[in-house]
Amino acid sequence: MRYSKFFLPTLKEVPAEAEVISHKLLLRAGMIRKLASGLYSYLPLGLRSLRKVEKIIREEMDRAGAQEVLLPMVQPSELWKESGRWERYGKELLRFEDRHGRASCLGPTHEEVITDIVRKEIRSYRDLPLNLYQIQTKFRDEIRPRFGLMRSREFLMKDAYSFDVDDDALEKTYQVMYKAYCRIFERCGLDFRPVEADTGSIGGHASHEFMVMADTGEDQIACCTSCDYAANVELAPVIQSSNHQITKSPNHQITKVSTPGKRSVEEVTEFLGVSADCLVKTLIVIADDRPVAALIRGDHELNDVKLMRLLGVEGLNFADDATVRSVTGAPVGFAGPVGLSEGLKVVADQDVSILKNFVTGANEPDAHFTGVNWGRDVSMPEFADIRVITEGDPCPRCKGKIELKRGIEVGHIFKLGTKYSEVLGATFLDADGKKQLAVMGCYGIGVGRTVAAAIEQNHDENGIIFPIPIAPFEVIISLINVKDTVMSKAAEDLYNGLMAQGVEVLLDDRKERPGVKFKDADLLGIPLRIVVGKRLEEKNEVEIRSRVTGETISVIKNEAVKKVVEILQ
RNA sequence: CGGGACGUGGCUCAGUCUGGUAGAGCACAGCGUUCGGGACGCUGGGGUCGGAGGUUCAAAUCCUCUCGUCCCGACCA
Repeated sequence: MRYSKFFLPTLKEVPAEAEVISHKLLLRAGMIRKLASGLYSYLPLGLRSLRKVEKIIREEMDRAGAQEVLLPMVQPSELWKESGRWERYGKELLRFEDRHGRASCLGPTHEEVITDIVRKEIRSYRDLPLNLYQIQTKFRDEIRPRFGLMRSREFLMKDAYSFDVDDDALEKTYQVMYKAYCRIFERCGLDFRPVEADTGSIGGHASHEFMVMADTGEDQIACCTSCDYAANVELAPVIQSSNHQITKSPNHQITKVSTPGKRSVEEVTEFLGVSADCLVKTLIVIADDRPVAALIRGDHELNDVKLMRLLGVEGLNFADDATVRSVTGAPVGFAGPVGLSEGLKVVADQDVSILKNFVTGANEPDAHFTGVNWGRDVSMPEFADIRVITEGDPCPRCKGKIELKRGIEVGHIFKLGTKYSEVLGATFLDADGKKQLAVMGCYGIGVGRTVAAAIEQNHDENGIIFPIPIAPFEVIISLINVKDTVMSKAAEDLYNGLMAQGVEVLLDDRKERPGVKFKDADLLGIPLRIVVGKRLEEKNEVEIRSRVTGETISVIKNEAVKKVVEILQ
């Protein structure tokens, strides 16, 4: 491709709308443009990267035995009513009526449609296993689209759905897909980690997320420093701690102390001269519609996913000031377990069960209790693991140490089981002629997000540093002086020579000054840059520079093609 | 949806507090000089100041409403 003919509008300055680095660079490098909130157009350069990721995904899906299909984006409400998700999915499901008044939606995911196909076409265990995938646009009417391609409303997703005869067969399929996912992200040149994950609204038993490691990632991952355990912090179980400095001391008297205006854990502990792990904070949350008190050690954090699971509810929010006041009798910051009304559900984290002589709010303004003890001062609540795992906690698998890292979720695989085959009636006859439910799995990859994550992980102050497999071009030739016929000829020869070798190359033949060409080349993140400049007339040499290392080598013009092909291997 | 910020040539922003004839840099067009890390000079084109009401002799500026964008929380590839 010739740069002078290529539609590639780069930006010198960062558009005001972009906050995160991938978003800024995608815009600056002329890869995407925004149409409206959460809606982006891919420009030619962006599309090239997107297509490369797609190609890798297709190859690995096909290798894993999945077959490509293409399902409709517009879907009838009837199917969604059958699965129960028309009511349950919430406002992310964009619903509308067609001209005949038929309720429809834009597909945010395709379990319903695929299961409908399978239930109509699959009769026998001989037809299974079956694994179908598509790469298609999804629409989710996100409450808050953000970060450019990271969370857009319309986005390109690879989604696969597997159907097996039983759990064992699903397990095998799941493993095959797990490996395929690893290969995909390896081939994309990304530093990633599969982590155990929550199943969320899709449902099912087991799942893994594939996280591209990046400090700017939205997800926190608990990783073991000794074994290969890694899990989303939402899910990572906490091993109950068995010892605590306070457990050996004798019981103190419960004492009400005045703590005027001291609400936060820091304020109270500093005021009373105790450490945060000797304080029990009482969080009033609204679970679905019911207030619940959650007791957590002062230095720990509530894990709302764990609490939601424990309570069996779908929604969890912190109570507002008025609710806290009516439930505890005190403003926010002074709640405690002592003397809470009988009717209020109380759940305590397991790690507060061994505490003695702890500090809590006194359920009245500007007052706390010290020396609180279980049994004597407060009846034992329900104890459970409801906190977020933290750095230094023991690994749930090997008792090694946990460290926290950040990642971007680019893929997610689930064992769905019979959740959808049951409600939609996807059955087959087994070898004994008995009707059985198909056992399903589903597997998603955010294609655009993968490109964004790659940038988030690979960039510097000058721009993108694309991994070679997903770079929009492998090589850019910076022709320093287009008016110099010798240089131009050399650049053309290189350009044609590289293309003949199947190398994807962008020839910067614009009438621009060298500085402009260098800046743009860096911004676009093309892995190799060949400079055809003054070394050509001096020594008949061109320079090959690596975008990653900045390392530059000079080679004789006629050997450049060979050298480039060699480096790209 | 709750909380916060912002809408001024294509882009980045100043001007708004304290009302008085819309500015800069970049980009764009022309000419000249330059030419290995986003050049310089001269000339030129381009803006209903997001929109609608209102206050005023006078509104980018003050008031009301509205639309849009971004950031922080719940969702998720």
